[in-house]
Amino acid sequence: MADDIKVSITVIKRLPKYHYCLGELIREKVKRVSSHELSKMVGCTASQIRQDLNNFGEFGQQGYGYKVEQLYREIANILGLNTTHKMVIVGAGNFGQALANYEEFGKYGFNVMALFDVNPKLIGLNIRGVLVLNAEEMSSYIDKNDVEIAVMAVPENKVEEVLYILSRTSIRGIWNLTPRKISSNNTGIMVENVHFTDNLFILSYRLNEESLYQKLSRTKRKKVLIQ
Amino acid sequence: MADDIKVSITVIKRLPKYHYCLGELIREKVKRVSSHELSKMVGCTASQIRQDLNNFGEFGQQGYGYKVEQLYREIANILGLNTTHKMVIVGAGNFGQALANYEEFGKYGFNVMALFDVNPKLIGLNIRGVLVLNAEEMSSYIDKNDVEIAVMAVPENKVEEVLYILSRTSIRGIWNLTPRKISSNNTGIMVENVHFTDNLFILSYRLNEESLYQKLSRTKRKKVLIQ
DNA sequence: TAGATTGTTAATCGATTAACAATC
DNA sequence: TAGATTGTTAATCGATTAACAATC
Repeated sequence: MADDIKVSITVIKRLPKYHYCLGELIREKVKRVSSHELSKMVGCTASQIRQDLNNFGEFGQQGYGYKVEQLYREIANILGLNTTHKMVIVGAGNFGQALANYEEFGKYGFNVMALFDVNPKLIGLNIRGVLVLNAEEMSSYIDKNDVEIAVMAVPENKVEEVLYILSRTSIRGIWNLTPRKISSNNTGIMVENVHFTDNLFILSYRLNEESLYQKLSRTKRKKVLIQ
Repeated sequence: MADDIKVSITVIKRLPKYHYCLGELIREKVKRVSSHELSKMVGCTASQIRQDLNNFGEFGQQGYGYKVEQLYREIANILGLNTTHKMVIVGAGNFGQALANYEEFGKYGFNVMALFDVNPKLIGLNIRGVLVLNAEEMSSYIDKNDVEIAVMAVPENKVEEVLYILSRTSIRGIWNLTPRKISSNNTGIMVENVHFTDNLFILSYRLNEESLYQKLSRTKRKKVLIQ
């Protein structure tokens, strides 16, 4: 049965955008919103929003629209933001520490329990009440505390090693912020690879676009005219 | 003419993945690759790779495949990674500092020139040879040095203010790492909004998926059976 | 009730895959 | 040459948009 209604990843990826915009509306104390209004905020069509939402249920009212707070909660619920997720950060370098300081996590139920590192200088450090623990304790800590998500923030060359350790714990998902891609093949762990620079490359592409097309048109014009 | 060959964003977003995999192949000293082999690495079809690449040119050889290094350079060129991009980081807090330490930027031609902050305790700090300067000097520094890209790493409530300042400088693109979305509407500046947590939400969705579908099927089963 | 807006079906559009002639 | 693999066209598939009856 579950398969019958499996929703496409294209749709899922839009949910955080809806969630964000609804959050903005709440901040602005707006109580109701139509698919049309929301679509202008998000930058898509009203049709698309209605189609997307109807994958999961009927959240609106004809002639009225959607109640902002209710829809916000519904989407949060779909994204699993209604429960707390226990999370650890592996690697307490610059990135790891910056993440431990990141306020948004708590807001959405991601509870940073601890950081782990091998560097003795970092072990014992207290970042906003979150401790840096010895990497050797990681396995046992995770299992003892039923930690669900691990944030990968170690140097590239440690990724394999850490992955191996994590694969034998209760960890269910890895949020990989290192440049090295992790495939979720064998481990059964869900992986989200962020690949930080991808986005910057797209920006670079856009900045470069015009001059690129001028160069391309020289070689490609031929074809364009022929067809 | 440029419009005739404008390539869809769906294609563009795949280019960094190709670029990454080709980078891996170079590391492994592989000299040639077929669309089929590359497709297995990337996780798509060979057809798609050939279609994507042919938007930009004919980079392969029939019966042979693609020269890894050449294709890597071609894609880098499309993404604008062949030139150096002058970049500043706005905000020298945890995030800004972590970014200044991030080695990948230099590798792909993104040259971090300086950080900017209002906090006197941070001004003057030297991070890997990159200085934290007074935010008041930002405008003039950017214009004087022809800085192209600004990384937005300030607290949420400073985004508007910084955006206003940047919009009157030579900055052409903003890489926005704050949770607050920036629309590129009026300024003429290209913006890439990263929205850090989106990815984490997708991971959370996946972890939550099964139990969600079980709940959904109760309400949705009706419809599925009816149709 | 009349006006508005949903949920949902049908039509369109674009993106992906399959297939194959061209050619190295 | 024979085998392999591209570049490219044609077929398929899925996602988006349009339209409208249902209904608040």
